[in-house]
Amino acid sequence: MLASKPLIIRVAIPSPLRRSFDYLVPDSFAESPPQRGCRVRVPFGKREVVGLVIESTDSSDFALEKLKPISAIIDRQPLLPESLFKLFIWAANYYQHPIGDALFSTLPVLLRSGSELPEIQIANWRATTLGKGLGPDSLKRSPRQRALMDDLLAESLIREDLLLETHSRAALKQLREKDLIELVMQKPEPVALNNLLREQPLKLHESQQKAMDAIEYHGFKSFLLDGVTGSGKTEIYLQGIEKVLRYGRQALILIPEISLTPQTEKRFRDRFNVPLVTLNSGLTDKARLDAWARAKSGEAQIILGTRSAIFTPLKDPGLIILDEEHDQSYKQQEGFRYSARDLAVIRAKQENIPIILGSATPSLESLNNCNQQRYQHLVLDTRAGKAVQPSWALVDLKAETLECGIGRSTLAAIRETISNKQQVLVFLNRRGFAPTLLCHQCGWVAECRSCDARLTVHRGRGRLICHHCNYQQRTVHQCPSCQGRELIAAGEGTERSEAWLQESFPDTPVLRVDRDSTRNKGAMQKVFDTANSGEPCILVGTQMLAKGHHFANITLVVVLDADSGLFSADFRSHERMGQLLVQVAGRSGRGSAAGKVIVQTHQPQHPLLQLLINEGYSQYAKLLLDQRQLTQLPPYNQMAIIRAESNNPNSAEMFLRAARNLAETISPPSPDLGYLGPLPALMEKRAGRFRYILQLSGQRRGDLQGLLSALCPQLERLPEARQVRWSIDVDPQEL
DNA sequence: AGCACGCCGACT
DNA sequence: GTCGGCGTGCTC
Repeated sequence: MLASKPLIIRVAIPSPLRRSFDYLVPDSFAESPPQRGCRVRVPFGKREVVGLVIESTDSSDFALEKLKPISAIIDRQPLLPESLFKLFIWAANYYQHPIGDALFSTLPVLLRSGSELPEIQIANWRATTLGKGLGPDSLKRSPRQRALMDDLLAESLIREDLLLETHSRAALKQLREKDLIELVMQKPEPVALNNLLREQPLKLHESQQKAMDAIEYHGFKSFLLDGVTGSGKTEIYLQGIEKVLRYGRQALILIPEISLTPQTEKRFRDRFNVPLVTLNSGLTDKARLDAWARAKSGEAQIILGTRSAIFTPLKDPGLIILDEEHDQSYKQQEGFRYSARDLAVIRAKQENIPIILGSATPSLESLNNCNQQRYQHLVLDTRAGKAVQPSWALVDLKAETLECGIGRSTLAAIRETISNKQQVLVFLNRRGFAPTLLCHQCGWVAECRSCDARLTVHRGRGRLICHHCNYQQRTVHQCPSCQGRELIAAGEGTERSEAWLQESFPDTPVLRVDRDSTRNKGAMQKVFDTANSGEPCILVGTQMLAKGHHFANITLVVVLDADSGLFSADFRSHERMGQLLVQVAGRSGRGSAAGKVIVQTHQPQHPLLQLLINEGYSQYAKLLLDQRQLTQLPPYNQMAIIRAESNNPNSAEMFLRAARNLAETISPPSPDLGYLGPLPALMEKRAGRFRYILQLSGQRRGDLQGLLSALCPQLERLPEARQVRWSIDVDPQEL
């Protein structure tokens, strides 16, 4: 007999190390060795950790005698389907992130710590023999129990979740204690095809129908569903989902982080009679594990979630939908810096299924993909129902008398709208009372000690707060520099606008919506209730208001300050400004009345503003794309940024200098591959750390990828790396 | 990231 | 004398 070769597995370990670790599979496990995608328990340094098997092999680059044996096998079946496993490996390579951390940071915590994957069973209730013999006059003193009992006597078996829609858990418990009913656990069964819908689909208008007809459901294809607010994108999503449900497949729907999931979830639950799970940050560990397992088992047929839901395992995927595809929250901004939008397309390709990206204001990347024939562009050009597109008006702030940032003519327009019994939305992307506190005598301004930023005045709380590091102090009434007592809160925030508007309209409710006002639970709901009552009111708020909420009676939208978006060092700022203005404008005129949008600016002649309001977003985006091509910026080139920060003012910059030297020895600068930096970040000092960036751009994706793959391991070993925290950001959203 | 080792300062 | 500060090194 030949000595058999050792059985070795490569394991991904949750750690920031950019490599996998090899382990021996001892003879005791040799009969059923762990497969790729299964979790194992392994000794790692001085501790024991949970790892995921990447592959089996019979050799190792590591000295064989130093290999340790695994201590236990957790999963007998792979935790991750092969297609999803491949997506992780692709993403870890593409985003230059350690595979172990990529896998484990996106997994439900309970699976990370080694919990068993729960088996999916459906809870049902039925009457016991004792219960069936129950006389009609019994339970007279307990009408709730009687009603529940009657339902159960009418059917042989009823699903618990359906029962709980009309009955209480208490009634169930009480009947069970009397041995009148019993619990029956069953394996999930697919919902009958003739029972998929709870409500009839809406009739599609012509351009919806055209889009609907264009979508193909067999095989991979990307569609960009481009339609203004109210053009009926959701109905297309719903009918697309219906199609794949009829093939017995699952639908994965991604939505941005800020938009309230409950509303979206309700739309889907109202339409479909199939099991649906939601994955968002608000879930408990147990609930998240449960939702994950139900998606994996195929029991859940609709999976709704935010960014990280792109990593949900699916048994039989049929369609991916990603709503508001331009939204920035799809890009993770720390750690594993993936783009759920881009990964969704990769995943659809690997699963060989269609993907629908939807937006009223598509990203330049997606529009470019349409131009390159990579996506099919589906345009919805009519608003559903009677509503018409809002009209725009620019207000020249140079010519206006301003009070608290609101011009006279703007105020008059608000007054008119209110007297017409309609609602107003005032948008200002700055929370707090005023962005600056300054001394009238000596010019001192209140600055954050840890950031290159000014402290924001929060008058309600009597505090000065840094919006970048959350440093807080009590507000001051005397200048610390000259002891003067004339301190001025300069500039406008939502808190001040709210106060001023309330003063100007004492009989009208003024409701503020920003991170401060909605901190306590239920505050947001209160605002919605008031707004949805249709009574005249004024909503004042930040971005939070711009995202997808439905207010039927808003006919005037006011943008207090469009100028901040016009001048910024970030190459995406114009794209974002256009998207934000159009999204805010979309809140108006949703009912039958036409909406109006007033944009206050010091630059009413600015060609970009003019283009946006006169020609619309698609022409605006076209121009921005042309500019990106001329300046060779994404999507016309590939970009990656190495970020570094340190407590010491020089370390980060020195590290990036060393990084650039290394990079240039691997790939010398050329027309195809350029370097910029190290440069200080847009806010050099933040939370007490000094931040720098090194920008790498390449004509071809492959060149840049090759460089990063060669560079990364060397960066880890750089002595300068000791004193800094650094990371690589591929396809950065922010500079 | 953890976790240990190791070598210098102010304490019961 | 030692408790503990965080620099340095290692993890199959």
